[in-house]
Amino acid sequence: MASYSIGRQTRDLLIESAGELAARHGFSNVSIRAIAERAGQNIGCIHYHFKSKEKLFEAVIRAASQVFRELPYSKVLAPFEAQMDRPEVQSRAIRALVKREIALTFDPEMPWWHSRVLYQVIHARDSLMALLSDEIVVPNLEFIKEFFQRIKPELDDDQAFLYTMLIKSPVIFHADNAKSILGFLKKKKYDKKYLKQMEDLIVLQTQMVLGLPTDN
Amino acid sequence: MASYSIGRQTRDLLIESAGELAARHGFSNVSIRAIAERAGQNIGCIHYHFKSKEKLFEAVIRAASQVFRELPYSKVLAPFEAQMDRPEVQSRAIRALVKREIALTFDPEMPWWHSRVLYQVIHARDSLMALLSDEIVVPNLEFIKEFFQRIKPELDDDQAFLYTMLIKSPVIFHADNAKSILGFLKKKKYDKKYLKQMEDLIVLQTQMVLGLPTDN
DNA sequence: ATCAAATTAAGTCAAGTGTGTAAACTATCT
DNA sequence: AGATAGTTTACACACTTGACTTAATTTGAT
Repeated sequence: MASYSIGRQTRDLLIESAGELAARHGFSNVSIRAIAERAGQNIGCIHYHFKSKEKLFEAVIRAASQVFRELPYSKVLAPFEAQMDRPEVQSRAIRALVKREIALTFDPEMPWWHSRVLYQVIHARDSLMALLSDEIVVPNLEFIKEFFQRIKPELDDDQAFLYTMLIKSPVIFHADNAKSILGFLKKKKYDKKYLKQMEDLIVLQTQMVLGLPTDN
Repeated sequence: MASYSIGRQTRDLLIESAGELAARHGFSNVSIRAIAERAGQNIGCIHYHFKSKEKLFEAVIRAASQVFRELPYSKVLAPFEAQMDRPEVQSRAIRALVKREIALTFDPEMPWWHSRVLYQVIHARDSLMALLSDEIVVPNLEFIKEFFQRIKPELDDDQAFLYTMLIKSPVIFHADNAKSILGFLKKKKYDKKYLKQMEDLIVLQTQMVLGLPTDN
């Protein structure tokens, strides 16, 4: 029972074009004209598939946030939960967190615009943010906050959040300003070695400041 | 030699209005009409003072980057240079760097839009970026890279840059996503205590990972 | 052949764009 | 007070852009 598969294809094509353009220029700077042109599709086509520009952007965000939906922090730490009271396990858990952060953000298999689009939404904090906030951002941040507080019970909420940001922000910053940074580093892309250095440094810092054994 | 002072006042007013709007909505989303309206000035007034929209934005960026121009890393570290070979001095130098970063970014005396505008320029990397890059960004990054390499000579350029980013990115991230973060933390603004915690944590991490004595 | 799904071209209408200019107004100096 | 240079106003110009609609056409499975 074959069905119309072309429709799905152009739909995905439109989402991808919209995502790339939004990542580069920001949602509010992208017109459906430009999206259609980039996709080699017609303007009306967009309205056929998505009804409105807003709905198209919602689809873009859903696509970009899928991996984060599939791999929340809770899932990353699940294998360690049983022995989480042991410092060595806590150390390895931290490395797993950092690995996940870097992998999801810089995975070359992933369309490059995914992370950029998400950070833009977080940054702008407009109506589209609600899509992410309740489902992804808040639960993840709550979970990781409690993780740090289990390791170091004297941490208040602010401090636990700071620990999280010390892990996340270098990664986000590298993704968000890739062009400028790569230009300064005279690189074409973040190579494996560089990403590994980033991971090691973030992990090492976090482990040390928490008084955990360093695992590398 | 008294001179016309009103002109200067409205000029500054226009820069401020343009800066606030650009910080909120992005340069490309701000029209001179909106700027004039916000300033309670006339549209033509902008062209009298700045000739063009582009030139106005250049003035905005110059205003926003002035403090960074006035206080480059080299100046912050100057007091320590004489004894920079001593680890305790290196430790204190790092704290000075972090203090400077946080102070310039979150100083309540400063117009709130300064940092936001600058990060937007860096992010977008358009023609306006050249204004900052050559004069501020590159020299500062070069300088601090060498600072880290003096402390730990085995660091290659990439690693030294990573150390810098581990200091800068949490601060930048907090500034750039202030609305979302404050919303999550249920705060109105980053209070002194929170900023101090941020400082201590960044300093401590950096000192530890460099094998320096912790100063607090 | 049929019919719905998918796509296209052309166009609507409203809102907004940056820029230029001529006239009016103000502060300063002689 | 008058001249001059600096400053502000109001408005017109020519043009682009926006999201969205409509009606016609092509495509693909049955």
